[in-house]
Amino acid sequence: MTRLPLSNSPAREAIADRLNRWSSAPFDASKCPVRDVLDHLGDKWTTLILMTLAEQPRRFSQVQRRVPDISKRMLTQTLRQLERDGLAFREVFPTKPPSVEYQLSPLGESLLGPLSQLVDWAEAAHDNIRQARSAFDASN
Amino acid sequence: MTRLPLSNSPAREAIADRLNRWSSAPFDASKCPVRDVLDHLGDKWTTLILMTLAEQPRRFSQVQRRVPDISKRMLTQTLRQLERDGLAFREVFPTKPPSVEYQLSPLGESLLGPLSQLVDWAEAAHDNIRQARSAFDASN
DNA sequence: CGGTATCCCGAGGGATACTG
DNA sequence: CAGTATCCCTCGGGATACCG
Repeated sequence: MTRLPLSNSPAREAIADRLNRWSSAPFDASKCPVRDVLDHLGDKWTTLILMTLAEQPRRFSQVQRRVPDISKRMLTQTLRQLERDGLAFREVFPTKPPSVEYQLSPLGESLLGPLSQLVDWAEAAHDNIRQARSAFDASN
Repeated sequence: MTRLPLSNSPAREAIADRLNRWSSAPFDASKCPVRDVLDHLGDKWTTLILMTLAEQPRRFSQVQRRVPDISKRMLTQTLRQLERDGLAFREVFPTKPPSVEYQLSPLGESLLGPLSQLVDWAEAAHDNIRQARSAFDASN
């Protein structure tokens, strides 16, 4: 059977090029940005925390109030990740009791553009995806 | 102390608006596209599989050869997710033995743009992040 | 070839209690 | 206020073997 030629969108080519580039070298996980960088975005709370810090710099408990379901444990852990990756700054004020403020770094802000695009897509595609799931589950 | 005003980039505002919109309703996980849609992108293999299918339609074992580390089990599972979400089509050809081809749906292709942006960012930010990690770990 | 079916382990992450 | 310290349990995902 004959097959329709692929639409050659720029995005498709960009993606394909990148995969080729990665594959040309023997695959080294430590060299793969997707694994090394984007994995954290898949963590349960990272994106939400990034979004709250995108609104404005916030103190620990302010973030927690903005994302009510998170535990202190996971909030600390997620913020530490962001700080370690240089996406957010942590500043301690010597008040009593101490207050700590978190804010996005320039690098963290530079992520907001791409992230916003992806979230836009997620919202736009949400209905389609839910319908597709229903149809798939119905036909088992 | 006084604090610098925030740069009000479009992305920042878009992100902040969206978070506000989500928060206005009592948070319903089933209504949250980030949780419902983007979670799968955080799965270990989803993005890589999407990229291989972005190159061209492929048969099961072709995908596996392109992503050598994946097991048949996880490949099946990931492809099923994509199919269920309507991001990819699965077509069975009645050859002997049977051959099955997967290709991105239009919806799946529409994800390539945003995804490409994010991967661009990941590659561009990779060095910065690695340096930030080293510095953070050094100062313990 | 293109999958399922099991078994199993380690990490992600929740609950709770304690601390400087 | 802003965390640590434990305990515990689910579940993502690897290894292996089998099937139409």
